[in-house]
Amino acid sequence: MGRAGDSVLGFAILGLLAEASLSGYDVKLRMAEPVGFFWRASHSQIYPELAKLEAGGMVVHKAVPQSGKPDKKVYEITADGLLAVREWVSLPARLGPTRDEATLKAYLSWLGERGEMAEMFRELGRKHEGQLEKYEETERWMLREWGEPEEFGARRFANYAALRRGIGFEREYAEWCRWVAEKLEGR
Amino acid sequence: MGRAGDSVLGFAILGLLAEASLSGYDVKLRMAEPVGFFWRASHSQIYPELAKLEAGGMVVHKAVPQSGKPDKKVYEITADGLLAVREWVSLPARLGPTRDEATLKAYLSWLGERGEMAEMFRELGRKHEGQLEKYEETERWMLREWGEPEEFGARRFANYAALRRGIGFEREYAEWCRWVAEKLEGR
DNA sequence: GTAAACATGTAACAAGTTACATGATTGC
DNA sequence: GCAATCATGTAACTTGTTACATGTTTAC
Repeated sequence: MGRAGDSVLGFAILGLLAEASLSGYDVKLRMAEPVGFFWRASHSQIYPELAKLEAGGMVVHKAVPQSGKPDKKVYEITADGLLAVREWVSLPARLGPTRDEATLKAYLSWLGERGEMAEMFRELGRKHEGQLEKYEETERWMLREWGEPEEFGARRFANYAALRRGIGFEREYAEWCRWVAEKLEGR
Repeated sequence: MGRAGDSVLGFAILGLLAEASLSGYDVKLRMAEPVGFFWRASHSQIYPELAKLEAGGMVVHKAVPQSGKPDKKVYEITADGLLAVREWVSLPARLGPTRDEATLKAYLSWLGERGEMAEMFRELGRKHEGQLEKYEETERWMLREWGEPEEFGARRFANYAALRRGIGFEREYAEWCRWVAEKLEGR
């Protein structure tokens, strides 16, 4: 208990560093865009976590001077760190501690004004649909560039698998929102 | 900012108290079973939250002596509290801060041993399928007891809407798990 | 006798968010 | 001149988890 790289965030970072050495800022960027879709973290969590990982011997860093810009700290995963992620990744995933504000609002929808509630769910549905469209665009790109999913290597498949989850999630969510809105509107 | 009943948990509790006055223990029970499916909270969060809500004038309590058992504190929602939930419920729901360990593991699946990863996703899929079956059983009960969803009153519909979300979520999740496992097994 | 349910709390800790803090460079 | 990007941190606060703490009654 309390070991470095014990937290999910720690493993997420180790996973990124298993592919390439990165500065804290680079980690931040990756945590924003692809990883952030399923595990969000801001730089104020990332920098301390990198320090913790280093204290635990999971990563090491070297300062890289840059012309003009401040020095970069480039983090590299250690053998221990690589072993730790490799073990962690196939361990049973804990089921997310289900917390969904919109479902709670649906459950309490009888307290609100029907029309207002319907509009809220319509709008929420539009947001999820928008995200779905972005994911689907990415999927089309992958299939175009990488070919058949069956032929993907392990790395590309891993990418694609996460995307498929995003697509399924957003599609289901958007549909549910539309259904709730429709019912609330009394059709 | 920092007003009582500001947190989602506070509103969840107010929502429960809008239907009936309850003791902290009763709130705990409801937070475990129906509400816990989409907003989990343990008693160590609930008791202090009730105190905060009371300090903010959202609820009041009276001690109810019981034969043998220790006194109950029965909480009742105030006019202010009711107004606050009613307003909150149709306000835009924040999108959950997407954190899903299993999707992260899928994204990092290239780091693990194929067979082990596949088994992990199989097992996870079984868990979600199990939950799905429970929800579907509940749905059958509702339809049997309450008739057509179109005829539900606002309260019953609210219940049903949350359940529909659970069903959609678990079904999609289970399907995705099976798909990931299958692909990892190399079929 | 013993475990589960009833009943209510606090303490210590971990995780996550928002704001504070600084400073250079690049593109408009 | 001004915003965005690069680059790294800390502080204050909120949320959530796990463990500690206590005591009765009821059903097996």
